[in-house]
Amino acid sequence: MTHTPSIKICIIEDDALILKSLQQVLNNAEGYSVTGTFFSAEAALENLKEHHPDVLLLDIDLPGMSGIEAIPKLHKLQPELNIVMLTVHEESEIVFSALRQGAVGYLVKGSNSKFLLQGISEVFDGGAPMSPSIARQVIASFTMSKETSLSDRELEVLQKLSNGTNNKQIAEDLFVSTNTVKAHIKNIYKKLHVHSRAEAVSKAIKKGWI
Amino acid sequence: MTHTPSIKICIIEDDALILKSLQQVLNNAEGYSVTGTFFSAEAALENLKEHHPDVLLLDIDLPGMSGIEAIPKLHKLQPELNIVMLTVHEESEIVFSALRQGAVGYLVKGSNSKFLLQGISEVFDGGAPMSPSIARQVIASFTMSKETSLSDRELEVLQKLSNGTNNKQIAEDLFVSTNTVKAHIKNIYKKLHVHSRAEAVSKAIKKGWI
DNA sequence: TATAATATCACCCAAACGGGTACTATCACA
DNA sequence: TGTGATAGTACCCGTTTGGGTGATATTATA
Repeated sequence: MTHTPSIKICIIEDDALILKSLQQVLNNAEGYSVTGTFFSAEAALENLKEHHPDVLLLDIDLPGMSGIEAIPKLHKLQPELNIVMLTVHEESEIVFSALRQGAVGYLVKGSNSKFLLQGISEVFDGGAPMSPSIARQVIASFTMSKETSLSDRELEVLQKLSNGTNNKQIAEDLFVSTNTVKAHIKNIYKKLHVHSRAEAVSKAIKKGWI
Repeated sequence: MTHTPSIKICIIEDDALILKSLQQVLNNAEGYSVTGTFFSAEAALENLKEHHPDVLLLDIDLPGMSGIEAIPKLHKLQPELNIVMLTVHEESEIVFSALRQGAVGYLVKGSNSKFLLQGISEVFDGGAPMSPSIARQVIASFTMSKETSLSDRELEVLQKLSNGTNNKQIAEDLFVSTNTVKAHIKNIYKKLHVHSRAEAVSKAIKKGWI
């Protein structure tokens, strides 16, 4: 019997050899226990809740529903579940979209077992295991681009637009006339090639300007 | 003389003792060389280009312009510069906004020199050094939350709103009357507690719904 | 079975918006 | 010196929007 409660792990992996190997490593290590294994996302979605895992290792390349597609469905089933992707090679675009779907990290299959255990512990402790290059891409995507053709005043107005502020209120906030506000908005529309507040706000947020 | 070119490092740090210590560690290590040091962001902005650093270590708490404010200005000066923040304690909100401004990682002052050198190398090699808890927060912020109280139809309408589509066009796209579209929009407003298209779009995008 | 949520449609009205034109004034840059 | 970008102001006009109230049908869930 273990002294500290083990991290309960489920694994979705269609390759029986890899699954076996993962299972062996995890069950032989102190503090980790595999409570369930599945060969497909479909199977996991049906029975996962019975195994109440802390961490789920999820293969990306699965027959039927892909690992990435499965993420939102698994989260719906068990919202607080920490999903860690398993990949063969570290292809950034795929890993990236997995993270976007809600995975908290990923592990490369075949890396040594120390890495595996460390990664799982990191996830359990609230971390997010990933390689340096993926980490950088994540940071970059979340950074604001700042390359805008808008003037400071226009950005200020745009910010107000995103709060749903109307022209009259913006005018009061900026101590100018509503006509001035309208003029700024018209210029914003010209620069962004849009024709409404909603579209301007959408574009600006997606570009990270506001 | 060194055999491989050293990583050129500049440091902005107002505390002379810490600066000295950093400088010593880096200059004594193989493959790292400090090419410039500054006591303030203002000083760095004037002279940084002469030292063409690969990596810049930037203190967050600086007299005058803060390290975070300095990031965009430094990037304007040298767009490809890798900026790494130096912090005393790891306060997530501050680190977080530094990353948002364009820093690629951070190092905790006083952690052992192995960590420092490793972090700098990681940055130089395209990585992003940060602690597990910050990594998780970054991942989380960039993940779509998907927890929405909106119906599928309402999300569909919201998507159209973000494109700047007007009610008439939305009605045509969805094969319903403009009255129906208006009804959906009213319901969206009620659920999101907003009063305009722009505000609804802003909220939805920031929550990752569209 | 009843109640809530969703989706559909209708009418009204005041307020807000988008687009057009036109006029200053400042500041930087060529 | 003048040309462009930014900021501020003004007026007009037709269209769109937001908010109100009310109604029907379907589906899901308690």
